[in-house]
Amino acid sequence: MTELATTGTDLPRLRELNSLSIVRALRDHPPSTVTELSQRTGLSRPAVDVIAQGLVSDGWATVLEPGASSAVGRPARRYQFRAGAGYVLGVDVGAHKILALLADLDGNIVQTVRQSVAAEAEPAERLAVLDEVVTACVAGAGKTASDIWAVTAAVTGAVDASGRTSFFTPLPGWKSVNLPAHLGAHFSCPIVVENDCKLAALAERWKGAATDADDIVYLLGGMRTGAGLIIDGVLRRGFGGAAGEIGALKHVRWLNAPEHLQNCPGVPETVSPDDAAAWVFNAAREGDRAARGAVNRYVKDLAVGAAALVLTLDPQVVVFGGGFSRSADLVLDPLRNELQRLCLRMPDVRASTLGADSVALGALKLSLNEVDVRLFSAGLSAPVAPRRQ
Amino acid sequence: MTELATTGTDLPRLRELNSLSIVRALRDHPPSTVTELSQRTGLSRPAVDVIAQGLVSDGWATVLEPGASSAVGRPARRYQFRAGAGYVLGVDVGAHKILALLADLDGNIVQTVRQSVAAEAEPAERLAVLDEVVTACVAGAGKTASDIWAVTAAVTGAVDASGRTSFFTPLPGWKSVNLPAHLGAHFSCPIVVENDCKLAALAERWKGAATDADDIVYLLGGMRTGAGLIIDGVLRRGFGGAAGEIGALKHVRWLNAPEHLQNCPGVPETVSPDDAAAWVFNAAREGDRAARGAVNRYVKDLAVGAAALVLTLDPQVVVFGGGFSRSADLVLDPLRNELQRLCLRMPDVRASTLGADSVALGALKLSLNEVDVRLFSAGLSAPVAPRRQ
DNA sequence: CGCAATACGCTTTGATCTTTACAAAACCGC
DNA sequence: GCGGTTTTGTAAAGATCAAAGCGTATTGCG
Repeated sequence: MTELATTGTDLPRLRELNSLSIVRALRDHPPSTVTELSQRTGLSRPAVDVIAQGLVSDGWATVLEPGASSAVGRPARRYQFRAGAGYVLGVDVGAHKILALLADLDGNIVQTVRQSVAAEAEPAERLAVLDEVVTACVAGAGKTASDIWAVTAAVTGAVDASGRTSFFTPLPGWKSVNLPAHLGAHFSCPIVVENDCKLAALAERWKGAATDADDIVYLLGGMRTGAGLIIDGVLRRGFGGAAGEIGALKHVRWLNAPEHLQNCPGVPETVSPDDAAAWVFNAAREGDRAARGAVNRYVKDLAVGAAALVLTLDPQVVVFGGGFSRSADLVLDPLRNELQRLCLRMPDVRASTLGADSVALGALKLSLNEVDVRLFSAGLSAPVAPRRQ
Repeated sequence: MTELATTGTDLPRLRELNSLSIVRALRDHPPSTVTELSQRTGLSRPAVDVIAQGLVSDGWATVLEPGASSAVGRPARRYQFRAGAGYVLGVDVGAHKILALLADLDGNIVQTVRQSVAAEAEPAERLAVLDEVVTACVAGAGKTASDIWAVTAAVTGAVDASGRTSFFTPLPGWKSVNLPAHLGAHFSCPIVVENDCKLAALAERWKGAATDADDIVYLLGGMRTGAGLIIDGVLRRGFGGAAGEIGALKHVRWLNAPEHLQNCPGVPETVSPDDAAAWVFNAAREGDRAARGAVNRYVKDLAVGAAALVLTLDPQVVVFGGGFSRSADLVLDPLRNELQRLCLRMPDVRASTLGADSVALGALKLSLNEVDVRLFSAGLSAPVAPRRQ
């Protein structure tokens, strides 16, 4: 049974509930008149009026005095959610780069800071770059740490409940890093660390290829292969944070799938190992037989794991993302064919519409979700950054 | 974002919310005094008093006048949820038998009717037996169809949104059966049809081996192999109702796994094919080498699919159920060893504690859930059977 | 300039919960 | 048996909140 509000509701709580419903009605909408809000919430106009004024005086909303009106009648005051009341951070701690995004409570991105880092960099160096990027991002927007309401960091590898990657991570020495503690020294707000594939999945549902779906399997296709799962509209982590790690099963040949591309015969010596896959995709697009074969072998291995995910979860959509999604034109059709052969019910197979920023975008979205959860469970007293615990 | 109450709350709705929280506080508890309810809900004693009296006059609760009291002070009136206000049905439409359970709103089973049916029976015959069993179950408890608030039927095979098993089912001719329509002729309440593995999983979480877990992979081990998934405490069906059908993947050798047992050398001619597996388990328990080998090969095949599910979902618990769960003593340890070898994070592996009735029990639970959803979303006006749509 | 339409803001009314107070019913010690 | 204690039941008063109604302000149009 779902643990719904088993607690009783008194009058102040009623006011709070109605204030929250006004906030909800205010968000994701253009500035609204009291009458519009009244219709949207079902509350009476006077009730909306006093609540809206309370929201303004508490700092949750701003009021736009009427300017030139288009309709007849007295022009209405318009209320607007004050998205600038707080800000959230999303950071992608990648192997080659660190990317931080700062957004207001509406999710509008106001600052982007990116810095590259060596793949083989030690944790101390990577953390130093992370600090630089984060402080530059916050300061660059003219904000301070106290303006930040939630921080989410994306890392590779399964993230456990304590925010560490104890099982596995390709970043050198990263297993011993306590990222929540490190970031906690800079921020007093809630800090979340999550797996990069999962966050990319979240991003695709937010503003990517699967905004219409509640059941999504996201495939990260790149030099690493991974997956993120959204079930019934919620990102699923599993009991220990290791959901989606189907690649660990040897029968599913995800670990070595990219090698078909990297070791494809015919790649010139001048092409670096990191760029080999891109070269092979290009060659395949131009009809090179060896390259086409390599792509097909890659897709065939990818499809076994994808089929296992699809058969387990029966999703509406499979999104193909990651570095190889730039070559989705070559991957999607053979992937569809393989899935058709292997699965019971065929899902929609789509290419990611977000670029390499999808992970940081997903981190941003998780921060926004964190704020939402706090807001709509703890209630709104005054708009200040929530503190941990 | 979760679609929470975007709608405003007026005073009557407030009373309804508080009535619901009293109902919640009343259920899953022994008869309670007003003071206890007041503490449990946070509402004041007078408020609880008037609400409780309202619930009694509406038929949702009954009042127990004070008898002999043990404590000091004036003995309190006790209120009790009226579980007999409505009843729900859970029916297992199996290959060999049809089993119907009738329970009150607290889940207390008040009637059980079972009847065997030939595995090769045509749909018409199976439906006739189903009707007999269901009417006998309802009439046997002295109830009528209008007392039934929800009906859930369990069938084998993936169930789509319309309640049919269009993909696949081992029951002969069953694909063309429209079970919701058939049952809808007898009942006006909501009717749900669901896959048997999924319902068995629900039962294990309700009163079985995994009452403590929210993330469960249930394995049905028998002449057929199947799975049911509970994620974050909710039974997951997938977008098309085909979640958990990992057995369809050829790399996962679930389809033929039981054959290791059935075709084990050394089974006497006198043992019927249906009983071969039981014979092999017994022989293995007594040290027969061939039998032990067959069991090990069975577990090895079972474990590949189980590992795919575990790696995908990272559950807290794996429950081994189905006909073979009587021999769980032979299966669990080798299954653990294989999973340990194949998985990242090892889940708890447990044997089902429910017998062959688990599917019907799960169907009952889904009916109760259906009632709960209606109750706590539509609200409580008067206790009468909900109508479809 | 007057009229109509719309929005604003105030007042009244009704519903609900909480607090406070007091009577009723059991038990305990003397 | 009787008063004291404790807990329950109930009634009255106070507070909070939303709904309904109505007068006022502002704008556009003829």
